[in-house]
Formats: sequence, C-alpha cells, structure tokens
Amino acid sequence: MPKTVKKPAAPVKPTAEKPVKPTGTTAEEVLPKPKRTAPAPNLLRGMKDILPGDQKYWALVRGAAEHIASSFGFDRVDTPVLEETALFVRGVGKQTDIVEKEMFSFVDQGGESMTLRPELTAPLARAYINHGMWNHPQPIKWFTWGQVFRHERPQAGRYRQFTQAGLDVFGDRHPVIDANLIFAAYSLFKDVGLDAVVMVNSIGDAASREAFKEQLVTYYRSKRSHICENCKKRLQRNPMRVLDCKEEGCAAVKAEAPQIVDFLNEESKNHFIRVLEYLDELEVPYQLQPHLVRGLDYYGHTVFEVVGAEDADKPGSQTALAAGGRYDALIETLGGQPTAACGFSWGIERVILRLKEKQVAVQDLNQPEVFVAQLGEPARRKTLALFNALRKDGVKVAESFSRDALKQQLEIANRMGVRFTVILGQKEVLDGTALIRDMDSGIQEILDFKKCAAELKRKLAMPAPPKAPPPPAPAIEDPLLAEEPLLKEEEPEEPAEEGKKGKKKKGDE
RNA sequence: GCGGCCAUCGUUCAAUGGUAGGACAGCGGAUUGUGGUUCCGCGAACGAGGGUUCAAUUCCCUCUGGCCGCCCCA
Repeated sequence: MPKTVKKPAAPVKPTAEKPVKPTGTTAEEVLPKPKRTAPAPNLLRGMKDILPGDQKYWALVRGAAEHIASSFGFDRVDTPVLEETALFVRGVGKQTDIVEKEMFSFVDQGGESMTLRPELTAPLARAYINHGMWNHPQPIKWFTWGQVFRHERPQAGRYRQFTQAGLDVFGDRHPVIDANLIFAAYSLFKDVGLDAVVMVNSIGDAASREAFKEQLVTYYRSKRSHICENCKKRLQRNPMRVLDCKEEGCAAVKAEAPQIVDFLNEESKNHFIRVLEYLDELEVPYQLQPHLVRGLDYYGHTVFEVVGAEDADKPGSQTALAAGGRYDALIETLGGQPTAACGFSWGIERVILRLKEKQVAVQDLNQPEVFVAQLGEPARRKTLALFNALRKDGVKVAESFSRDALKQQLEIANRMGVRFTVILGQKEVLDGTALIRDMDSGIQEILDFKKCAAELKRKLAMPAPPKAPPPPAPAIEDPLLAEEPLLKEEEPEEPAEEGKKGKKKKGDE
C-alpha cells in the first residue's frame, strides 16, 4: 500500500479547528475515520438551491420582468412572506385546494395563526387596502416578485417554495387593462426567446357564472352514466372543474356541454369582446379556451394562461407558464372599498425550466475579458495593483494570484475564455513593461506597463474577431489515413505551433 | 393528499452477498517564463436507520429525497 506513505511526508497544514466528533463509540476510537464526521443534511422536500451555474437564467428572467414592469409603468412592491392565515382563507377562498391542503401555516409564540404566502395577489390587495391606495390617482399599477409556498407533491417545475412575479392593476375596470396586461405577460416570453400562446376565456360576473353552473350541472346529471367518478364528485364541489377532465367518456360529454360564453350577460359579454378586440390590436397570439376556468375564488370575467407554443394543443394543466385574470371582487371581500382589479403571475421556475429545455442561449454571468498572470513575487505585487486598476476601470478581469506557474495561469485563463492575458514577470518588472497576449491568436505584444490598461481598453472596444477553429480533431483510427502524416512529417502539429511562433516573433522583438 | 418508478464519486454510467470500476469535470506532473491536443498520476461515491446473514452497496422493511401520473396549481 504505497498510498499511505506519501501524503504524510508533505507538511500538513495545521488545522485550526478539528472537527468535533460528538460520538464516543469504541468503534470510532479504534478505527478513526477522518472523513464524514456527520451525516449530510438533506434539502427539504420541494426546496431548491439555485447554484452559480443557474444564476444566468435567473438574471435573464428577472431582468426581463423588471424591464417589462418599468416600461409598462408598474411600480415595484414587496410584501412579507408571512401573512395572517385569515387573509388567504378570505381572499383565495376557503374551498380551494390551496387553502384546504396546501398552506404552510403555523401558530406563532403569541398564539397567532400565520401562513407562508401561497400566492401574491391577496397580499397585494391587502397592501392596497392598508395603505389607502384608493386615495391615489387610479389605476394603481404594481409589479411584485417573490417567493411563494405551497405544500404540494413536488415534481419537475413544481416546488414547495417557488417564485412568482406579477403585474397587477387596481382601480380600473376597463377591458383595455385586461388586454394590455395579457400583452405584458406574453411579452416576457418574446423577450427571453420563447414562443408562447395565450389561452383566454371569460367566466363572466357572478350572476352569469351562477346561471352557467346551474345549466352545467343539469346537463352533466343527464349524462351521469357516462362520466367518471371524479367528475361526479366535482359536480358537487366545484362544477366548473368537470370541464378540465381528461377521461375519455368525460371528453365526449364535454364536447356537447354548455359553454360559459353563452351564459354571459350583456355586460360580461361586452367586456370580453372588447378584451379580444384589443388583443387583436396588440397582435397577441391567443386561443379561445371555452373550458378554461380558474381554481381561485376571486376571479371573474377575463381569465387567461400563457403556455409554451408546443403545449398549445395539449390539454395538460402543468403547462401554464403564467396565469391570471380579473378579480374585481377581491378588495371588497377583504374589507376594502369596491375596487376593480386585474393581474397575473409568471411562474419563474417554469419559465427557466423551459429556457433550459429549449436550450435558449443565455449569456454567462461574470464572463471575464482579461486575465492577469504573474511570475515571481515582485510581479505578483504589480499584478495586484494592475488587477484593481482594471477592475475600477470597468474591465472584467480575472486572476489566480496564488499560483506561481505561468502554465497553470494560462490554462485557467484559457478555460475562463478571456480575450487577453497580461503577463508580468521578473523581466517586465525590471523593464517597466507588460506583455499582452491575445488568447485567440497567441500573439503577444510588449508595451509600457503604464499604458497597459489604456491599451487593453482600446483592444476590448474593438469587436472580437470570429473564433478560431478549435484545435485539430483527433486523428481517425484508419490505417490509410494514419499513413499520411508519416509522409508529411510535422504537418499535424501546425495549428498549435503557429501560435507559438507568432508569440516568439513578437516577444523577442 | 393518492398511485407507480427510482436512489452508486461534483456529473454521468457500470459491477458485486465478501466494502466498488470507467468516462467527463477537478487537482497535480511531463527540465528552467506560455493555454487549447496528448500522456501520466492524485483525490472523490454506495441517501439515512433498522432487519436477514458469518458477511449487505447488493435481499427485506421504514424514513428521507427525486421523477412520472392523478388531484391541483405557476
């Protein structure tokens, strides 16, 4: 076992804090195991870490959402993640799945029941009321972005803590509001490079809805023998949901079922038609979904979802990337003055999932453009200064100060994909010069150290030349092809050599 | 909340009732100050807890977590 011998020879860094082993079992005393002192903690179910590799997607979507918000004239509002439980019971609806079985609720030390917000709309409405926003010029246009929590069974694109961002308009009942909000929701997808389609429907006002439900139930009762067990239950609890059923028998029944559009009263119908007209005007690709309904109590009139273009024909319901609608009744339900409102939420994780699936090209964050390399202690000191000068100048600069070998530093620079590397060695320090290496061509120039920063900025301002083709592909294992290089002697190494030659010429001048 | 499938280095994929192998990534080397190709080396895993067994990563159970379908939702 040679393994055990070599490491101890090297001077071992004294470990300041030795891991404290809580156990005193004999087994561990006899066989001290240096690693894994404690079991690794688990991530809580449905929770997710967002690591550096994913941050670029978040930056992209966050940036796009913020841009849409500000360009459409929405002001940012943030509300707490914790609210009193009653807010959601009243706002979202006691009978909804969210409130019945998905809320993270608890009683705090003071005996009060509080809940991690399962959605953003009710808290926003609460804030509107609390701060007397009706005293301000209407409409109030708010943008919000934050974490929401639902205790559901996790799946891809469905987490227990997830992120919603949304736009809401309070105090304006005009249909143009609905349409422009739908347009804003849709715009995000265009901006990040995703094809999307809007699914839209109207569930009318309360009166229209009641009339419809009655007819729907009557109709389904007449078809009782053809529908699934689940739908029979739905008829009792939440009749409109039968329209979502994917069972074969139910689908057939659904085809003949009454549609809510036919039950809309004059006002509701008029509102919906005008929304659609404005959508045409905005050239939003939309589809009428007569069976689209929403699970939350507060919706009325316009309801919509935005789905990926490829999901347009699929009936599945996990496909919504954004969803919303009009909720004129909510503020009053929560105890405010009757105030019209309309809004939607983007499901950020789902948007990001889609970006990855579609392999949308997203710019890397923190992509450095220059690497500073040093050889020897005096050079390291100067490099330290140069790094900070460049950094303050707004150049994205990378380093590996602690390393000594130039080779390694260039390897790192290469991996980082920088355009230029500044090299400082003994010689350069003495001469007051610096080497700038073009990483693509391998050409190096010597120049005055003091002019180095300015020259780099000048070079970076010029567009990067098209990427040189990657180094020679590995030779194909074919005896016939393998013979050729023998005839041509040194051919295969050409590209690599070229760079080196270029460097030598310039470097020696 | 219901049903099903699954769980091995950082990632991905193997093998095995006697404590695990590769690939990629990482780290380090291939003579003195030069990256991309190549070669060599090193570190790195059986999710947790019980049970069966002389022996469990392997078989059984529970838990935890992931994925799929349903409910529902972003």
